[in-house]
Formats: sequence, C-alpha cells, structure tokens
Amino acid sequence: MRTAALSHSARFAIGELSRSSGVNIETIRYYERIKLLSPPSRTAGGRRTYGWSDLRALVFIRRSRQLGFSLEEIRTLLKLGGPAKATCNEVREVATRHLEDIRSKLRDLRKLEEVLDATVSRCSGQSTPDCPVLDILDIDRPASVGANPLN
Amino acid sequence: MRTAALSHSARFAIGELSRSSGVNIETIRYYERIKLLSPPSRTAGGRRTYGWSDLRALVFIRRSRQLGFSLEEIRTLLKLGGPAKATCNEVREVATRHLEDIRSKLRDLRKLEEVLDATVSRCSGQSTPDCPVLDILDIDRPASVGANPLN
DNA sequence: GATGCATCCTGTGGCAGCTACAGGAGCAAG
DNA sequence: CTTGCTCCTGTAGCTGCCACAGGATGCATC
Repeated sequence: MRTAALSHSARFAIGELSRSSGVNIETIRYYERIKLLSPPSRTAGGRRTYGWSDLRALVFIRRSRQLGFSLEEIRTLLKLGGPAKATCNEVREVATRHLEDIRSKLRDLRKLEEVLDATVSRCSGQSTPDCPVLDILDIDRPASVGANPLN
Repeated sequence: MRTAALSHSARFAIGELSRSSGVNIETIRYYERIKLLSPPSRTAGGRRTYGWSDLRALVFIRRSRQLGFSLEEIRTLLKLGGPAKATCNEVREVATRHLEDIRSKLRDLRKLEEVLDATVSRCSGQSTPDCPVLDILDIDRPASVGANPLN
C-alpha cells in the first residue's frame, strides 16, 4: 500500500491530480501542451509533480467546461483571474457573451424539439410505408429545393 | 454564357449540386468518402455527375443535420428510407432516441443558463477584485475538491 | 487548333477537445 | 531483484467538416 497521506504542502503525481480533480490524465497533459496549464515541476526521474494551486486551476477549468465555456474563453478567464487582478467588468463581459451563446443555443434546441416532437407524435408506430419523420426531412423542404439545380 | 437549363432528366456537376442543395462541395465529397452518399457516375474525364435522386438525398442529409442528427443517425435513416421499405416504427425509434438527447441537452442548457444568469447579475460591474463569476467557478466546488488529493 | 478561364480532381492537413494507444522508463513493495 | 503499478513521450484517432496545393478537364471563343 502507498503512503496514504502527505503533509499539507506535499506535491503529488498526475494520477492523484487526475483523481481529485476529476480530469483525465491525458487531458491534463493535453492542457499543459496547449498551455492552458503551466508546466509543473518534475522529479529527478522526469515525472510531473503538482501542488494545490494546480488542483485549483484544474478544478476551475473543469467547472468552466461544465458550464460550456470553450478552452479559449477559459484561457481568458484564467488570465483575468490571475495575478493581473481582473476587474469584475471584464469577467462579466466574457460571461455575458457566453450567456448569449447559451440562450441562442437554447432557442435553436427548443425549436428543434418542437418540430421533432410534433413529427414523432404524428407517427402512428405502425408499419405504414409513409413515415412522417422521413416526410418532414424529405418533402417539406425549402423553396429552392426541388427546383432546377442549374438555375 | 453557359447553357441555362438542361432537360428534366439531365445530370449535373458537383458545383450545381452544391449550390442547389446548400451543401459545400468539399462536404459532398466527404459524404461520398464516408459512404453516406453512393459514388456518382463520372464523365469520361473523371468528373462526378449527379441526378435528382442525389439532390434529394443530399437535401435530406442537410435537413437532418439541421435537426441535429449525427451522420451515423442519418446513415440509419437513409437505410430505413431506402429501398428496403422502412417500417414507421423503426424510424420512430431513431427519432425518439434523438428527441430524448435533445431534451436532455435542453435540461442541461437551461440549468446552465440559470446559474450563469444568476451569477452574472450578482456581478456589480465595478472594479472590485472579487468577482462572483470567478467565485462560482473557483470556490463553489464539489465536496471531494479541496480534500487531500491522495485520499 | 489554340487560348483562356471556370470548374473539377485527388490528397493532405487543419480545427476543437479530447481519448487511446505503443513502447519505454521510474519507482516502491516484497 | 523482480513484480507491478504508474508515469513518460509521441502519435494517431474521433466528428464533421473546411481549406488548401497542384494538376486535369470542359467549354466558349478567337
């Protein structure tokens, strides 16, 4: 069995960081490669060792991802949250833009749900050859379609 | 000037197919490569020539994509709509599964919107160093986080 | 027949955001 | 010293395309 607990200031390996952050090992290395995470210190043997601040950063990234921020947005947020003391304004701007994206995605999805739902419920579920689902995709199409393609 | 209209049964080039279907040329070739579209006939010089059924298929694909179906789902739908006469049941199954996916995405996005909206509006917009947006990403984290990573 | 231009061809590489190897090295326990 | 885990680098794959390079083809016009 491995040592169960290190002191408060201990450094730890990538596996532990992965487990406690909930981020895949490969993904951690990927974040380092694209410079989202700063390169950690290494043991004599070349293994990465991390500290508490690394864990904090990684958890920040994971939560931001869950909220749908892109890695580029997160890069910005990290800079804003970094040593160069962000103004709340700047952060708010990033978040607001993102919120607008989310709302537009929501609108699209809602429309989509409506169409699909209506279509699926028109579907008898019987073995009829004409299926409204296939119909909506095939027949109910934009004006240009069905026209001469050489117009 | 090029011939403006071909006869009803004419075959046409990839550029026209692209323009009238609204699908990028490169994308059409891509669909052929991954066998979503069957390989078209060719001219003596090796150029692809398409007919009306190709246009129909392509438009079907485009509309399905707009409804958020994956290419794999579309592959299934195309098979079901193909010569082997689909039962409405089978199509319904694919569409229903997809609808469930959409609903689950909707639920996630709605939650996400709520969280972000609440947070952003708590944001004073002033130059305070503590930003609730950064806070929510950083401090308000799951139980395991902040615990000893070696647990 | 030659010229010029648009369109087409294949093949390759790139984008996000990872994930999954292969093939080797480090490291601790028994 | 050996076993067995963890870690290392590098590369390739995934989805759904888009964009190029470098060449061939097709067609109207001279």
